[in-house]
Amino acid sequence: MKMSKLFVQTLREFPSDAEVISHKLLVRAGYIRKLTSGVYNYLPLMWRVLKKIENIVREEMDAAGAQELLMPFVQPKELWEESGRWEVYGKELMRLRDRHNREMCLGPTHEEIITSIARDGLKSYKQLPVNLYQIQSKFRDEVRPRFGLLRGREFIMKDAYSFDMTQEGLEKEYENMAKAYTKIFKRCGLNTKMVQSDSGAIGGSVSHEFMVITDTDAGENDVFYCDSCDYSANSNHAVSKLPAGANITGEWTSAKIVDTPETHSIEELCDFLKIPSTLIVKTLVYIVDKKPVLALIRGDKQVEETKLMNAAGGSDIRIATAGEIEEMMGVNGFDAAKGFIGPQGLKEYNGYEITVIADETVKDMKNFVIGVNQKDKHGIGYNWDLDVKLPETVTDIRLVEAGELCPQCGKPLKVTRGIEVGNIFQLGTKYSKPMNAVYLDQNGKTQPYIMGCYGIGISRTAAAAVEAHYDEHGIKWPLAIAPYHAIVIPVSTKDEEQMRVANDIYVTLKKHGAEVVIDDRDERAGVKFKDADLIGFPYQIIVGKSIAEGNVEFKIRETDEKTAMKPEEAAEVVITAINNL
RNA sequence: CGGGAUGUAGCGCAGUUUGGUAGCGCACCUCGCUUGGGACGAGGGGGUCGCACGUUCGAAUCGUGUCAUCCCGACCA
Repeated sequence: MKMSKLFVQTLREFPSDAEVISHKLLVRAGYIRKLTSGVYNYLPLMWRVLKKIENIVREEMDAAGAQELLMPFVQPKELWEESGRWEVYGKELMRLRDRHNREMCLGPTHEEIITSIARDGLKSYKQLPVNLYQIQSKFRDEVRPRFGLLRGREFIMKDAYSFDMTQEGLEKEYENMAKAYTKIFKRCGLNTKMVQSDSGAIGGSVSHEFMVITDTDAGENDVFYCDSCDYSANSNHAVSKLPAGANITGEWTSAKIVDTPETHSIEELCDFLKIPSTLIVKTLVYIVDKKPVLALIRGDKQVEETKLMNAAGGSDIRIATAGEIEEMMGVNGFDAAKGFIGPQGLKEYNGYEITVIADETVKDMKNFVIGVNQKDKHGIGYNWDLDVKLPETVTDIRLVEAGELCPQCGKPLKVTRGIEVGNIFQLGTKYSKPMNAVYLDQNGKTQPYIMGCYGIGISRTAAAAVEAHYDEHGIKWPLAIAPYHAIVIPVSTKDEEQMRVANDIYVTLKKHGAEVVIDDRDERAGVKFKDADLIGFPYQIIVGKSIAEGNVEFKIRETDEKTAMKPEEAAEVVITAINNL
């Protein structure tokens, strides 16, 4: 490809609306252009990168025994009603109507469709197990798209679905996919960590995410991990043991209600009572699917909202507003506000019974401090079941913090940020049962499939690769997913000798299957170098004045290391590298 | 959806306070000159100033409404 004909426009400045480096660089280097919020044009360079990632995914999925197919982007409401997700999925599901006023949606994921395909085509145990996948654009109407390709509304995803007869079969396929994923990301030049995670709206029980560790803002997930063993988990799923020695028994000898004026926060309450926060049972008010939920947790700990939501059996959670809390107090006959809430005596709100869920941290506390739903007062010296009832549900709803102890080996946990580029779920019969997707077993009995699903964000993987490989000059693509392997740069297009040598290298490389660009533009050398670095060609072969000694310069973008060598040698290095991919 | 901000040429921005018919840098076209890290000179093309209504002799500028975009919080590949 001639640079003069390559459809790319590099910019001198970063776009003003970009926040993270992958977004900034992909726009500035001419890979993508925003069409509308969260929706991007993939320009020719970007499309080459995406196709490379897709092909790696394809090769590894096929090698793992999966079969590719393609499902529709537009889906009918009826299937989503069968699975029950038309109601549950929420506003991320982009709903629309056709000319006959039939309700449809844009596919955010394809469990419903694949399940309908399976139940039509997989009637016998003899056909199982099977794993089907596709690579396709998805649409999720995110509340707040951001970070360019990392959180778009339209994005490219590989989604695979497995059908098994038994849980053991599913677990085997799950392992199979985990191995394939590890290979895929490695081939893409990415170091990923496989972490335990919550299974979220897609449902099911066991799930893991593949995280690119970044330690920048682009990593939207906190990952807790242990250096001493293999434990690692997303913060929404991480568990830990607490170091011993926290003071959880107060010195009061009897329970009473005392004045605690203006203590709206745990900190103020600690200061006023001159006690550590570990003696306080904190009560937080949440709304889970419209229902009021009180969360009780030790004063020094934070609630992990996903855990709480799961404990409450909901699919949506938010903290209650100050207004809602006051209203809730009012209808239950109290006059109190945030800071003074406690679990006793609260019956119902908004037509729902109030659920109380306690974190395990409060269970062993004694002579503690707790809100009693009276303004400027708290209960002190309280004990469970003597002064206040221990809630029926006591479970783990706590957000893990770095330094707490690994649940497996007891060593301190560390935290880092990660970009989720893939995930794997054990779905079980979550879709096959409600959608009546069954096969006949050896005994002629109908059985629902045991399903798994496995996703990879293709466009997100590309962006994550940029997050992991860049410098102040631009992108440093891993060779396997770079849009082109190399660029040949004749420093002066007017110099016949330089042009002749450059062309020879270009032709040789192409002949050996290399994807290569020749910068034939009548530009100054600086412009060509800047563009080559920004776009991120892994190899640059610079044909300049050293041609007098018969040499060219060979530059490796990853290290910016430059070596003088014969033109044939330079070509050879590139050819060897791509043959080793 | 709550809080904050911004919409002026493909990109980055000034002009709005004090109303007078739109400008700078980059990019693009032509010519000259230059050719090892985003040169220089001359000339040129491109904008219903987000949109609508209003105030006014006159609106990018003032008012009202509306749409879009971005940032901070709750969801996810």
